[in-house]
Amino acid sequence: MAEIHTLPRSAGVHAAVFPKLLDPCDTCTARSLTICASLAAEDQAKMGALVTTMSLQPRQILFNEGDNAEYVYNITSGSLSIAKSMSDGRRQIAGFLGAGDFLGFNTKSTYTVSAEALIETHLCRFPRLAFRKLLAETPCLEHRLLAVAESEIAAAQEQILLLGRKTAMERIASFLLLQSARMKARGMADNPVLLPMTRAEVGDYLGLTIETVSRCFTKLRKLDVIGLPAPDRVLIKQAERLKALSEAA
Amino acid sequence: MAEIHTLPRSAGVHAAVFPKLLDPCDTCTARSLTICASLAAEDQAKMGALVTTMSLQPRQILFNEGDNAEYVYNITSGSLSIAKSMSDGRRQIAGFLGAGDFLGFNTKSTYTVSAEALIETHLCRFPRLAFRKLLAETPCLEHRLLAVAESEIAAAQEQILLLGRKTAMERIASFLLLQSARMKARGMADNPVLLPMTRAEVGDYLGLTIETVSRCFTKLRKLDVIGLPAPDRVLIKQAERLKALSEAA
DNA sequence: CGACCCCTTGAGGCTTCTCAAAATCCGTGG
DNA sequence: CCACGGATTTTGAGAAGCCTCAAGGGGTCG
Repeated sequence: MAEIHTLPRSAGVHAAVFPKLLDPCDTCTARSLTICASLAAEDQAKMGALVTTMSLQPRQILFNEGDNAEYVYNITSGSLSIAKSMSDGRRQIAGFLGAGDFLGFNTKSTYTVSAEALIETHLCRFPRLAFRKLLAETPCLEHRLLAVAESEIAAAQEQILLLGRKTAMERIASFLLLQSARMKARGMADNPVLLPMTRAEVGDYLGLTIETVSRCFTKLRKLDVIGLPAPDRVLIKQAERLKALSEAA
Repeated sequence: MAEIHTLPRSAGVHAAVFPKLLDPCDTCTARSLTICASLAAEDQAKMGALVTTMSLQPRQILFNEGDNAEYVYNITSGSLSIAKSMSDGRRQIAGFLGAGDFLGFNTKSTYTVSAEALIETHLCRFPRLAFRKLLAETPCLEHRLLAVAESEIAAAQEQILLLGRKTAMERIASFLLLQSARMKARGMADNPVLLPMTRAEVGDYLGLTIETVSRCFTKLRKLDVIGLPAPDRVLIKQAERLKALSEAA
């Protein structure tokens, strides 16, 4: 089971638990920021008791599609996948999440996807209903969450284009460029792209089989567009050609 | 061009323009509802001047991917598609929107998708920046928008599963059931499913060609699972079998 | 009545999947 | 340090599903 323990109440709970959500947000007026800050102060002790941290081992499942949505989570470190499955076992990964990302927020009472750790992952959890209550009282948090939701929608639309219209090679090229950009956005080195997931997970994300994923990697290596120093490391040798391949006819 | 005219200022602007967004929402506390109502009263005259209504003819484009995002829109009647395109012309429709749906809200300054009318469509538009300002001051509106965004994310995840893992027949069956459910949710008859879009648009939505879409319809008709009284009307004869076909191996 | 658009049907080809086996990686233990 | 076993990745051959190209129907509107 996941390790779970309560945070020390004295800590700056908001900042520690939801770092990304409390970044400055451009829709926050001075007034709503004040409301946010004051709520943080007055409810901090109560929140501290509700917030817990936990860790997951690789392949450990955080929750399944259809489970009762009791908690919302914020990832402190590590990486996990968001997926939907069909009754015969076919699986589609809808996205990969990393440090700072948020999951489990639903208007519905059950999760619409399942979440599984790719590598060792640490996260904070918060009872969903209490979080919704906090949300209703904290406009700046809601602004932030709305901005996150909007960017998730844009990312989902990009994946829909990828899955609906791109060839296997275009999907792989797009995926490598996306992973590289995401690492850069997190302040990490963007060139030797690290893939914390297996070929099976890449395939389930891109709507391909592991064999097709592997064949595309091999082909890109033979074209000298990428290098494969290790199965989970991809060196981008010719970014321009990779970009061209990501939308070539 | 689209017909555009300003609403009479005396009208109940909020209710007329954003009917769906101002439905009762369960995250609204009494306090935030009060704020919302009071803002509506004091800013109503100003808003009336900013809100305009417009209509689109079939195939008319509302905005393109990459256009400067000047307005947000709410559909009064009709139907339109949200799509992304590739440089060689391949197109992927990310969703169909109908009466009550909302589009154009972005944190980015440009639209991430293009929007095109399927049939004659009437909508209200509102300057995006003014809407964002209103949003920052109106928690209940934001609650509502967040709920909408969450359900859009769930719908996108469902489409990602469809595009990544389902066969052509499963996609068509899923699509028919989805359209039926959406019509029912809008209080319309759910059985003779109306398809306000062409085969090309169904194909671009499901990641298939028009020929494959047509062949699947024909096959379902020969199996006596559906009837096709007209190209744009689908009678579901055996809902259970259709459901089985939507996730058959 | 004819032109146009959309839908349907057919034949063949290509990309990707399936099934199978070999190669590589990695942790464990001698 | 090296050998072993299991998991993962890579490679190969053949099959299947969907796409491409092409032609034929059906409806609508001028």
